[in-house]
Amino acid sequence: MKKLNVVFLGTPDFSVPSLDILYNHPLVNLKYVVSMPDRKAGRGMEFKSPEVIEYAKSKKVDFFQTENINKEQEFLDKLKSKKIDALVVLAFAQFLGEKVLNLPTLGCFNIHTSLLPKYRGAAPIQYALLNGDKSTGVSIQKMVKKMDAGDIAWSHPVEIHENETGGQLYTRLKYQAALSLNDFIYALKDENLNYEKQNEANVSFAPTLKREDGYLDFKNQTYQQIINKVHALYPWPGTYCFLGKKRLKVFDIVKSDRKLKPGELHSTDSNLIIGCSDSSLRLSYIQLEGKKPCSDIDLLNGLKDIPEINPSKE
RNA sequence: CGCGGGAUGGAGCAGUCUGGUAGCUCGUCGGGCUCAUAACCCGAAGGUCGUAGGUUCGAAUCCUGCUCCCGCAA
Repeated sequence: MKKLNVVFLGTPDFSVPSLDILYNHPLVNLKYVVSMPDRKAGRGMEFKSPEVIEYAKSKKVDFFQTENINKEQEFLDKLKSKKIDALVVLAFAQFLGEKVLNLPTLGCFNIHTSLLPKYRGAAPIQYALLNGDKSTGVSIQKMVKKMDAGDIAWSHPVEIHENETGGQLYTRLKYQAALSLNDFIYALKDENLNYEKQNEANVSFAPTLKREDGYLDFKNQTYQQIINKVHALYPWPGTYCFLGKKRLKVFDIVKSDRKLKPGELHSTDSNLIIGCSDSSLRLSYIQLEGKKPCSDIDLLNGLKDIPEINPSKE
């Protein structure tokens, strides 16, 4: 039986289970793993390889690292000579130009963690939670030049749990993506795929999140908006405000029935409570810059004579 | 050598500059008050002050090496 020659493009830990599926798949000949270059990262700025590269090294799979695959003519020629059937792309963080898209015989397939056409872009998981969605899913689309706009070859819905955090959903989708890829490969090999065009009327976007997106604007947001954000952005990029001049990370909040003006902070009776636009909430699990995460009770125990407490910058 | 904060009873911190009885808030345990309570009152237990060495009559505190934790940044 002839196997499919596949090249995998991905970068972080999110990509690894899917890569593992390909590596072990009976119908797949994993030819190459492509990823970003090693980067200085973390405290101390030490060089680190992308997780998929670590995996490729441990399994002795050929790999290639580049900042922009579209410019790597020599490498692309090499792939061409190997008669690649499909490229599988998951969390690769690079656009693929026509040269690359046309390279494999069957096409390039991107695994996307939302039910397209909803949430095209880099942060579909967080956006589903930010908007309080009850469900999301995994889509595999045949890539075209326009980002995440290709025909849908495979999809699998996933329920979102009550109070689920971004990290939890991320982990579940990481494995669901791999399971879907596994099934998809069989269908691809049998040429048993029903492509479905995306309905352009229902398109929405989930652009890359920046660190500042984690800022909590208590004055202008409702309790529901804030808790969605706290859950969605945990653990990355995280939500925060300012206590005095120090950054205060916010990991968990609880609704409070104390009556406070929006943005007003109340810090007696051992809880840290702040008003938001429609009610008030307790900052129940937090972390002050340079310190360990702790409850508001612990934080206030240490801060006797609480000086300036200020939920906003300055 | 990217920038910065930190390590002190179970928890969060003060004390370090200006060496000389180890302190605060909370928790725990015992007792009391109360119809009752996460409230209040009284009392108790619990610490090799991250680690190794140096200076000193004497080091949590000064000097040096090391380990670990964390915020920014990427």
